[in-house]
Amino acid sequence: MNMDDLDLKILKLLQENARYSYREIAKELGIAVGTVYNRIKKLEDEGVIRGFCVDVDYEKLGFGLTAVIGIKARGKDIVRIEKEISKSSRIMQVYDVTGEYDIIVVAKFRDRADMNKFVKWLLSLEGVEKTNTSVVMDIVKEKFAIPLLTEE
Amino acid sequence: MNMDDLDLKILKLLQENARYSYREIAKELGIAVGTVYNRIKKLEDEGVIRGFCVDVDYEKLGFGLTAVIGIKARGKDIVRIEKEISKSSRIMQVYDVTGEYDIIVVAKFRDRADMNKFVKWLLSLEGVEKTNTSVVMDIVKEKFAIPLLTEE
DNA sequence: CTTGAAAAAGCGTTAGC
DNA sequence: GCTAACGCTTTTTCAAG
Repeated sequence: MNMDDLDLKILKLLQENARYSYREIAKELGIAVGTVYNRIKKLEDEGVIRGFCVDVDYEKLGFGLTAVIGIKARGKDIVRIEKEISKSSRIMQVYDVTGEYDIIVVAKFRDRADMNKFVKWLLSLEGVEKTNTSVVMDIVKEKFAIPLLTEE
Repeated sequence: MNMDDLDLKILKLLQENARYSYREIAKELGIAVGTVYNRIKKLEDEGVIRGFCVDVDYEKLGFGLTAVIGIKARGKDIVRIEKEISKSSRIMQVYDVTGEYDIIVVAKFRDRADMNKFVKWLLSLEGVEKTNTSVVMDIVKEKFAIPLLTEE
């Protein structure tokens, strides 16, 4: 990947607000509109930019309960279970991990009943041995952002 | 929150691609451009839409290592530790949780050395009693999307 | 209150440098 | 990397539902 400083500056601005116009970005960075256009297009073509998304308030949408669920499963069933779980629209992240658990899931639920139903369903899946649910009391930070390349 | 069906349809489209033009959305839904504009503006003003973000490929940006870290800490130090951790641009999520750990963190690192340095730093913080790192081997799903309101 | 047509201001995209 | 230009898009206004 040959990303330079300009690409990064553009990404940073887009991350701040993906709806900034090319002209606004150009003005901010003191470069031409066409250049911004070409750079963003290149970043999309290369797959560095995968897409543009909305950042919504889940609480206001009625999904105010977040949980992190660790799952221990039978080796040969793990991939199938992961795929199964991923289908649910309440599931934000599914990670295949090493360590105490085999799968870690981050999910958003309407309420405890909604969460409970999901966990019970999880436990009913063939190969799931054990689950451990950590209910989120406070979302201190929740944003996929581009890390600084120069951080200690 | 008085969200109706139209608001949800608009949100769904924006979630698919936040750069859809109002015109495209209007055409897709068979309504006027002005209506789409007004609805999105309302959703932003109400805070349902918090912003628009870029979805980037962290691997291509050089942050191919994801980890989920559980932290056990002394009660009175938890909030301070959470704030401290949140400052790092490598940290995507910081959750204050109930259960086995007090804090759960999702982070992106350059490599194992980068991760190790972070975990060592974590352990050096006043009040941190124990950490448990699950290294992500495969990202099966990783997207904050709007849950279907009608899911079993 | 919400809707949507129309007009003005602003924007994406292209081609050539 | 820049400029210029065309056609399309956003945003405002405003009259009607």
